[in-house]
Amino acid sequence: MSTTTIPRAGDSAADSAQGPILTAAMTPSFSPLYQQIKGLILNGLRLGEWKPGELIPSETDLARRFHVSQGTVRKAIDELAADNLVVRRQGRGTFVATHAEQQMQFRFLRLVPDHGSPGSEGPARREIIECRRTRASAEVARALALRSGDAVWQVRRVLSFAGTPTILEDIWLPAAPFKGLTAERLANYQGPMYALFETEFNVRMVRAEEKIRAESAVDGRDVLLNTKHGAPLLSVERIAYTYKDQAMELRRGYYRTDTHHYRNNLS
Amino acid sequence: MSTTTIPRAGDSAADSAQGPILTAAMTPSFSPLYQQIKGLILNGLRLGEWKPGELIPSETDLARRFHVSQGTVRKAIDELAADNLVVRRQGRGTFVATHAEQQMQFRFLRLVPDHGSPGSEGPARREIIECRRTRASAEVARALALRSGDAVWQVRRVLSFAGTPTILEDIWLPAAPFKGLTAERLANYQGPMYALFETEFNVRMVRAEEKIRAESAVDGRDVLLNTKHGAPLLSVERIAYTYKDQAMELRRGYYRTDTHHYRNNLS
DNA sequence: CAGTGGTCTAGACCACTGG
DNA sequence: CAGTGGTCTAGACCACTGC
Repeated sequence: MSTTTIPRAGDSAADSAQGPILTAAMTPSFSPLYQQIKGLILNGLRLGEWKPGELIPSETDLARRFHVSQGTVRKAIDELAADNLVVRRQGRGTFVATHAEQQMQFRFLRLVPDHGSPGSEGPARREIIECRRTRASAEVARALALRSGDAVWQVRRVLSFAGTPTILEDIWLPAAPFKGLTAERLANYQGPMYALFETEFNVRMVRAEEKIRAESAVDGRDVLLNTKHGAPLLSVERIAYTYKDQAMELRRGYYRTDTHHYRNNLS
Repeated sequence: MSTTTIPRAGDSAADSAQGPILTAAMTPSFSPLYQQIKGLILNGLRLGEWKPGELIPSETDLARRFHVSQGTVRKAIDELAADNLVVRRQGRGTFVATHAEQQMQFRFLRLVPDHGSPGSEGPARREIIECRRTRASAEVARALALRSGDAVWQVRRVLSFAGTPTILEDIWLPAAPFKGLTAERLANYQGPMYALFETEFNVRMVRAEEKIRAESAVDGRDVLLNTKHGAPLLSVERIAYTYKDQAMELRRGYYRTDTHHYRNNLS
């Protein structure tokens, strides 16, 4: 590394022997060193250098690699862990977070039974109603940052808890990254859909935005969820994003809330 | 400080001259030093040593007071800041968080307009419908950790955005901490109700749990919210907690979601 | 036992704020 | 300008894991 180092805060002894590997070209705008390290590790995650569930290099390794102190790498990884992108395990190492872990099963599904804890009803039954290739409407295109008419997958499924159909979901996915998706692959997979996305399509959902409304069960949703016509349903519109903050899924969920509720903790 | 110091992780030079002020009697079970410091600062907040909006001592002051390094105090404050109990401002100091700040206005109100950002419709109109002293039902008592029949306040209010009644709330508060509450004081106060609780009753809400359901507008809620009878409403049941993790408020909100939605970010 | 993350300290310097 | 939080380093030792 022979180029000049970028301007940064709190530098003291770092430049004395050999500057950090970071250059102005790589990170055009000013930011603290640990933020840049975070960005570099994030790149590794984005590019699949370390896949979900895998071990990333130790803090000392990364410190050597980037020519910074362990404390700086530590602060970078602290933030990645706070963002749930990575999981620390004392004595073992730092792992790329995955939706396949039991711990993460209910991170994106906030509907819980009124009595009992998440999962206490046993595993949900997942039934694929439909999986077809179609063209993005203006609305779907806007949500997924596509153009109207671009190819998308449309999936419809029903989740049942304790034998009762409780959630109806319509899901739209851009066709390209999910090449080869079929109803069979969806139906045969045990576990969360996002875990399948990770292992089969190398798509890792890291965050999502939900808009929640109260609506009436119409348009056949009453039939699929076995409710009265016009019964109140919780409408949950989700846009899920990958590492690159790229929208990769639009999902419209309809939840029965007569025996379950959507939980949210404010702080 | 003549008593022995508690066992803790990673001690090296701290005990050499004079041990930290922490003793086994003060903190019976093992925990890292910075967690204990966090607990001590938390005590100060609980006991009102520093009130919402006020400046707490600098990191170096606290380090001297507790006989630990600044880095340890720093990590303690980092966690308090992550919990939104405290706000750091570079060059100025660390302040006790308050609901009166503009920044915190929408931390607990998650209903936002479909078009535009939170607050873009101008300030909400707050109308107190009712404020009466009554006795806790079994359900209210359970939520607030009281006994059935204990005295509670019951408040009912309507929030309107852009002239449209949008939120109806029924609120239950334990009578003792809110001695002297009246409809007038509630009505005359400009700003969030939780800000009034801070300044008038020394009650600071720090977190809350919400259970969200879809229901039908009945029991006069259709009238107060100017909707059709039986129209879908978002039901939001909240229990709010103070510093001591003590439940201090039960609130049942009914939100119209035809022009607004409840937003939630998952990560 | 070696290697990992976790804690703690000490000291240096930077960025920002207000008087 | 002094004082605050923010960054970075270096080194020590602890707690935990797996071989």
